[in-house]
Amino acid sequence: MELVGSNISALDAHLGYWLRFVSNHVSHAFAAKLAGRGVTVAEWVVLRDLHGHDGVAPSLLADRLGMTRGAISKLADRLAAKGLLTQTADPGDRRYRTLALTPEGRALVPDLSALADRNDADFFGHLDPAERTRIEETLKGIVRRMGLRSIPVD
Amino acid sequence: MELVGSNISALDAHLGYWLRFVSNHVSHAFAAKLAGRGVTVAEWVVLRDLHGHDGVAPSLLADRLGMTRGAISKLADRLAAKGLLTQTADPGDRRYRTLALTPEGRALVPDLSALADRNDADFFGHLDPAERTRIEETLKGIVRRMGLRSIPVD
DNA sequence: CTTAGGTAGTTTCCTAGGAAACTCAAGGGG
DNA sequence: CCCCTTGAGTTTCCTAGGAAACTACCTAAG
Repeated sequence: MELVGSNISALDAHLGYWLRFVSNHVSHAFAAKLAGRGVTVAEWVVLRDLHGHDGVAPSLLADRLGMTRGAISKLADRLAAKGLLTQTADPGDRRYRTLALTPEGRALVPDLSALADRNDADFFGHLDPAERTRIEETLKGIVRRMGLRSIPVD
Repeated sequence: MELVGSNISALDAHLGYWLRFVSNHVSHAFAAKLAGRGVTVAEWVVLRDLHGHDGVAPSLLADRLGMTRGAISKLADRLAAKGLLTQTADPGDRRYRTLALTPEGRALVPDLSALADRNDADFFGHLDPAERTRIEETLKGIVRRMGLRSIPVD
């Protein structure tokens, strides 16, 4: 750049700008698809997580998703109100709760997963597989390098 | 995948997942840097936009940033309260407002821009320039292909 | 046995933004 | 000249999540 009198780089000179640009649109498009099923992105992430490891403590979920325990508490209440998960108290130690999918919640996951597949194909389906893999590896490299942990929600 | 009895693809099989993963961390890290200057990411985007085209109508800003006019209205109020911009009514047509940076607001931009540069370097500085360019071009291609418009804020 | 400390989860308060109703103000049709 | 429509901006109400105070309850020290 080196413009005399200006040391302000263009917004779009940052790779983070383009990453955020595309990522926001991918995420919003996915949110719109999920809205048709009455579910938010955060709710989807919880359902998907519980589908993998059923019977999870709220605080563990909070860790994995990079959310506060308070947020998980409210999120779990919403999902319970929709009949998609149950919150049961541990009979041994009553401080502990266990979140698990209801049959309805479990049944919903494949449907939502198909939406996720379709959303990804909408944005990235046209990419040359080699290019796609290269980008994925680069991103995973950044995750590893920076020690990033939390599953994206917001 | 083709697992018998399961048609649920892994979360991390989606490129959108990795994009969001990295993008969220980039954005949060930047938000943390900006917080040290008492500014949010949305505020930074407005300041940066006004630095380029000073004297902008709120509704135009709303269009460019993909936000509602209501959100811009409140955002402009916050920035005005911090003394970083002014909202002046058009004397000809009193429905119109014009947003412009104050000297303080203008002076702040280079400082914040340096934070943006540093943040990008933190995450992407180690990349081979060719790889960096390739990813940027691929992302720009998606923006073009899908007709995406709004500058990322959230 | 009692009490202090630590831990899981909840609740309250706050902020940011979207949706939609509302307020002005300009301009056009009768 | 007087509505009446249209458009810019604001305001109200609502939702989601973070911060931090709070509750409940287990455990270990004395």
